[in-house]
Amino acid sequence: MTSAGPGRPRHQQPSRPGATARDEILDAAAELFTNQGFASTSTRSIADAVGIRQSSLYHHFKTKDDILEDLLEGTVSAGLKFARSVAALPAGSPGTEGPAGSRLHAVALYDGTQLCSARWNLGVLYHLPEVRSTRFARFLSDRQELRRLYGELGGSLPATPKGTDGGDFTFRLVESLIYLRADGAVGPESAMQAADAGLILCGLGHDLPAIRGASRALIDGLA
Amino acid sequence: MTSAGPGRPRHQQPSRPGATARDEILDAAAELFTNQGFASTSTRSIADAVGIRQSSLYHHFKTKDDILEDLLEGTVSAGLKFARSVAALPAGSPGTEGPAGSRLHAVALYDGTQLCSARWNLGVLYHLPEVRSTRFARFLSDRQELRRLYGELGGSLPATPKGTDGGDFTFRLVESLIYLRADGAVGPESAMQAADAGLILCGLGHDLPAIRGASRALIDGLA
DNA sequence: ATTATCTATAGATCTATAGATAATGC
DNA sequence: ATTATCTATAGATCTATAGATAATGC
Repeated sequence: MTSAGPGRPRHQQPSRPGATARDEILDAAAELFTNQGFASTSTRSIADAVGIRQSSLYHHFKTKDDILEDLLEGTVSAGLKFARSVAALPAGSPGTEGPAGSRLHAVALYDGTQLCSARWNLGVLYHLPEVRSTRFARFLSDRQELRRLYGELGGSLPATPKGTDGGDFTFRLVESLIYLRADGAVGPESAMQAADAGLILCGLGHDLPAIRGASRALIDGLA
Repeated sequence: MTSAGPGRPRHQQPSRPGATARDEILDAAAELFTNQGFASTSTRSIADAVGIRQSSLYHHFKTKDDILEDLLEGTVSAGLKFARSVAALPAGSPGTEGPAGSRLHAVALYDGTQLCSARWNLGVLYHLPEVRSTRFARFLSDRQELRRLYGELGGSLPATPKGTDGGDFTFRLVESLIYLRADGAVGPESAMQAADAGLILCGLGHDLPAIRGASRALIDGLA
């Protein structure tokens, strides 16, 4: 029984992961939204997937939009937190700083790994026209801040060829993992390749072996 | 009056580009699909935007899906045709062949320019879950063939660092222009920058000035 | 008393079809 | 006769709310 508190017991045993009914709803919605789209997924089909009645969803979420908001927020919060920590490290903090570009690489690798290995490929929802509304302002501004941090970390590198914004290209390459995954083409090395490619575009391809090591150390140290 | 043939005349003068009523419908649908999403756009709102009744759409299209199919096909056909022509050029055809990488650069620049400058940013529809169905098999296989041609053109380059598929990275960078545009961040140089970045990832950054010139020549010669 | 479910339903859609009507071309 | 529009509507949804019911904790 997943219901922690009081209330009428569920008719069926849940086949969904999640400690609470709310988590089961989020998991079912994530599966359906990523596979069928947000607007094409009815609240009834979410409820069916969980094993409850359609109207019971509204005990846990005020509207269908609220479910999407929760899911989106969950995909960006950890990556943003990590990027903030990395960007806030003092310039020469001993033991954590490596060669130039290690920070950007670490952010890209962390973010990319999350996009590739999260239970559902929720990134496909990032660019839904429905999401570009004030309704999802918090998610949008979080994702924008993450993007800005990529740009900041890339912009501080002296090697970047002028005219190209290596930080933003890195962000775009990491984000492209979403669609690589949607095509079934991500492997265990995909996130690392995207991060490496970003650093090459920053003019640091010659130093990749050292950067990779320092990037790993940063991730192990902070995450 | 845009109606070329017989039939009851339209009640309003059209404010949409397009030689025929069908074209006006496609234009209105493109605007609404890109701004509000496919499933969230009703056939009624398309009809309203054109100035006809909802049911009149069905004289021109059998289903709502058919409208989307037409739009998607229109975004990929020219780019695919160009890429096929480029890939089919004989190895040393005089006057058209330039330095290694020119072909991949030309395909990326042509494709990216189209994505940036098309009247509506229909690329945002490429990754809709709704589109991953046999219903849109033709569009999907066309887009896949285009991607394969990027890979083929990139794979024939000797300079690419091993482990990275420069052709596919180029495809992904070009496709990321869709989301750059959705964020209002494309400029006249964006397509060129994406193509350049792809070539850098193929290990040809040192030769970019010459590649750009040959790429332009290829586009002017074939398109 | 609180929590979580249920049944039932209001009210608003949405897609697609049937069949009438008006204009043109033959 | 053909084409393009219209009116009207069937039938199937879909989201969210109202209020009943059952289980638990105090």
